[in-house]
Amino acid sequence: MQRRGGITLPSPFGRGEGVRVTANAEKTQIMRARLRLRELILSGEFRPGERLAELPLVQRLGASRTPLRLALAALEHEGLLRGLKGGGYVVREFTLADISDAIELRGVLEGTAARFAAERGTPRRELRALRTINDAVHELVHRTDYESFERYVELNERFHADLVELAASPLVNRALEAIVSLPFAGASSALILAEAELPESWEILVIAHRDHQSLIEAIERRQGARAESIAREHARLALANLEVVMRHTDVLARLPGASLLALPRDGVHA
Amino acid sequence: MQRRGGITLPSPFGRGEGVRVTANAEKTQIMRARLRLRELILSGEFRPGERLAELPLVQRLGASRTPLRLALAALEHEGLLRGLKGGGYVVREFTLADISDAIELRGVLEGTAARFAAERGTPRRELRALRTINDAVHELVHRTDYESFERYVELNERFHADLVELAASPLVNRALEAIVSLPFAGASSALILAEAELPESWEILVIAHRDHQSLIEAIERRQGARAESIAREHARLALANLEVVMRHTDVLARLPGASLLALPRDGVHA
DNA sequence: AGCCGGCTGCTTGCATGCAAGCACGCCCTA
DNA sequence: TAGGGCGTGCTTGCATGCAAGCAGCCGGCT
Repeated sequence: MQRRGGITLPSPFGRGEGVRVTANAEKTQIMRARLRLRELILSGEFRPGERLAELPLVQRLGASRTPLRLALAALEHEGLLRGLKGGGYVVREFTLADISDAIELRGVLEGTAARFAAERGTPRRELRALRTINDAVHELVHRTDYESFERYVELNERFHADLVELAASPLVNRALEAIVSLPFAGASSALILAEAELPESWEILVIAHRDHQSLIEAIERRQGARAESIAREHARLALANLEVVMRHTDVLARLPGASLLALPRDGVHA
Repeated sequence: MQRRGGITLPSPFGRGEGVRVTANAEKTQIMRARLRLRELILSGEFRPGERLAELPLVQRLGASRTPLRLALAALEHEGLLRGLKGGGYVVREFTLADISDAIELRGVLEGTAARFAAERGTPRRELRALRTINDAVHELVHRTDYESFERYVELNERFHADLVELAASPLVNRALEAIVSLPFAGASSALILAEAELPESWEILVIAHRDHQSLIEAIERRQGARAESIAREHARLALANLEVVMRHTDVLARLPGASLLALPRDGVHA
């Protein structure tokens, strides 16, 4: 069909190369199929449990079966798909327990990153960079317009990315990437944006900001245990966040990946 | 070349299905290539940094390029290979820092599993099973013959596997699988067996046994923090283990994956 | 009438041919 | 003699054809 440059860019495992996957992507058919397919899945194009046959996808994505298979395999590793023992893949379903575990685990891993940063000592320069980001956030916390929210989300992501960078541990990095790529666990982007419409919980942002401050302080003073527990508790804000959003099914329904959520029949798991 | 049954059996992400990958494997060319290739890499057939071209491997493994590519991709996700941005893969190298991080991270994750088990409550039945394993270990701790060591290793693996099972958290499970598949992080098998020849450190086994006992007790009494910290410290035994083994380069050289180790020029990192 | 067995179409696994990039080296030129 | 440009071969990315399994159905046999 098309002919394009070779050049792969396989995937995760950030060694030195920061590899924000979204950056260099779109080069190979594999990447294209992978990103587009993920988009389709998260947008609710397929029901959880639905089998993804190759041929329909070939037609839909314009790539041939070979790169498509690679993309499917990648998405399985990512955790969005589940492979059947007889061959083929189905869309995974996520329960509230899954998400809650993911968030907790994210806290554990970010906590470890923070602890490493504290224990191993972090150059003043890096800490200043973190503080700069956080100061910028401070300006935004009390604003309620949508643009400020977008900017907040961006800064927040930068903060977290830089934080795990401080741990200087490729493995922690990798484990975290595997977690935050799951539907609601990379809560930063999706959940917080949703809040733009739900001022009832904006105070969470104030708390988050404070957490970040304390975190920097703890790392600076090389208080590893403190840094770890702050980061853990900080992650749990995402859970609180999720609970707020879950009470507004209209907002929830618009979040990417919402369709993969296994909704409890009635009564939200307290 | 050959014709064989289709039937995939893609891979990780233990949902409910315990999927000891080694069990059902060997069915598809992909799996065959993947396992064989991993074996080759760990046995030191390729130097770290060496590029793995497809065609030579095709010849060597007997599978054609298509399944081989899938296998390579899987091994990249596993962390044994690193993808080049221009395409192709190279064998990864592991520094002592990598391994030490991996072990620490394993402790963090097993600690989380133990905490979950404690916090969420674990049926008496499961605890009894754990205790049974550990009692069997008790018999072996003081024996020094090789068979006892093998049996010990097996029981130890069962214990750890059952423990993470108790957490009932697919995500924790998956994260752990990603860690223990790395060369020296799944310390149980390789390192401990090496010790069979290094009685100077057999007392580590005594400590490990005690850790397991305490762990069970903590979970039973629902002491989450205690369980977590025991599991963490327990993992650090593997580090001590590694240090012992590292002092005996002859034993070290026979361990799978030893060739992937980036040896410090001189002076072991204290 | 019910059950079992073979057939048919669909789906995935696998092999291979082809094209594009890239790196190396050679040759030509200044 | 040194430098640069072009060609050639190697390597990967991609597409597609073919075979084997599996499920569902229909027909025949009991």
